Amino acid sequence: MLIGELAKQAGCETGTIRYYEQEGLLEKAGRTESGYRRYTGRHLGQLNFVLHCRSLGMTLSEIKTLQNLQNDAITSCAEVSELIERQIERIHRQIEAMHALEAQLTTLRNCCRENVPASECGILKSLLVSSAISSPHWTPDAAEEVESAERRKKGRKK
Amino acid sequence: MLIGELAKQAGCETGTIRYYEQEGLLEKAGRTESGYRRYTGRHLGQLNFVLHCRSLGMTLSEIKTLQNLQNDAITSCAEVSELIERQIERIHRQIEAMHALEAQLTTLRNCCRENVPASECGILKSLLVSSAISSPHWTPDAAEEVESAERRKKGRKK
DNA sequence: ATAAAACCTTCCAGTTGCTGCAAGGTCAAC
DNA sequence: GTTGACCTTGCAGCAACTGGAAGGTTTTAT
Repeated sequence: MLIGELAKQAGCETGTIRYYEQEGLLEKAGRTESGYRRYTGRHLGQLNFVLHCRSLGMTLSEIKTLQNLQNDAITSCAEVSELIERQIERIHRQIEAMHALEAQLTTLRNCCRENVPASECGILKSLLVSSAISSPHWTPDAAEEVESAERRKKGRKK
Repeated sequence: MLIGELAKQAGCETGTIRYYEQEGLLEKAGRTESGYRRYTGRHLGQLNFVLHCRSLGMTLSEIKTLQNLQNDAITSCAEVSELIERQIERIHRQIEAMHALEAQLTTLRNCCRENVPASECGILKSLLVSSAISSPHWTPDAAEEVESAERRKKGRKK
């Protein structure tokens, strides 16, 4: 089959397939007389493996590692397990971070419901306040002071 | 203050600040005689706003939109709300996807505990099987057929 | 027979949000 | 006077593609 057919069967773009081949995640395809790539079921299997691993959030280099482990009968299973374990931990951390995010955003949303001008918007105000809080060193007044001090010290105005 | 001081106060890298300035998320800084950027408290406020929004998962272009809404007293608050609402929905979808992922990975992990060769690894086997399942059109036998057919006739589809 | 369409090829640029480097200028201290 | 810590610009690179240009090949419609 040609690249378009393979892409259709696997459910991805032809560009992705060429990219994977280039990155060494798929065996080089044979060519027709006119130079078109010709694929076999073996390639479809490889491609689906890569796409499936991608959908599990693995990076291409992790997938390459897995492929190498597959081809290496000597390696013990432990390395594979470890890779998966790292994925799980990573996902776990991401989920937690996202929950925190969701909570913050929900709070933010509740700051503003009415149809007031943006200048009065509780959300924007809240965002500004949070910004200020997250930098405890700064107040408008202190800023003025720093500015003046700088001007005084340099002894020039710009 | 100079860029290093601003970076320290805001808790980011100097490169990030220059990048934000370049992208129009921070007002252009003044310059000293020797060409160093000079910042004011106003810049720190802007920078913290951007960093805070980034930490909420907003893209730079969304943040730019927010800034424009801030400066535009005529705009109604509804647009701001809408933006936040989109964030929440996005996060929600991401969390759900991640939960599904976590479940899949956990299942995968449980396929293999023993110290067997990778060639016998339940995880790898499982990944291969899932790949095959996710492409219902393909079986090794069918692949052989396609191959032969191609050799016989060099046939084209569609 | 010819033209359009639907494939395919390679190469290169762009995406996002930075980070790091090279090569150089500036400034305060020892 | 020379370290060393700053700062400057500009460019390359990351991940994992996606899209486009410019062109070649094959099939199909007129």
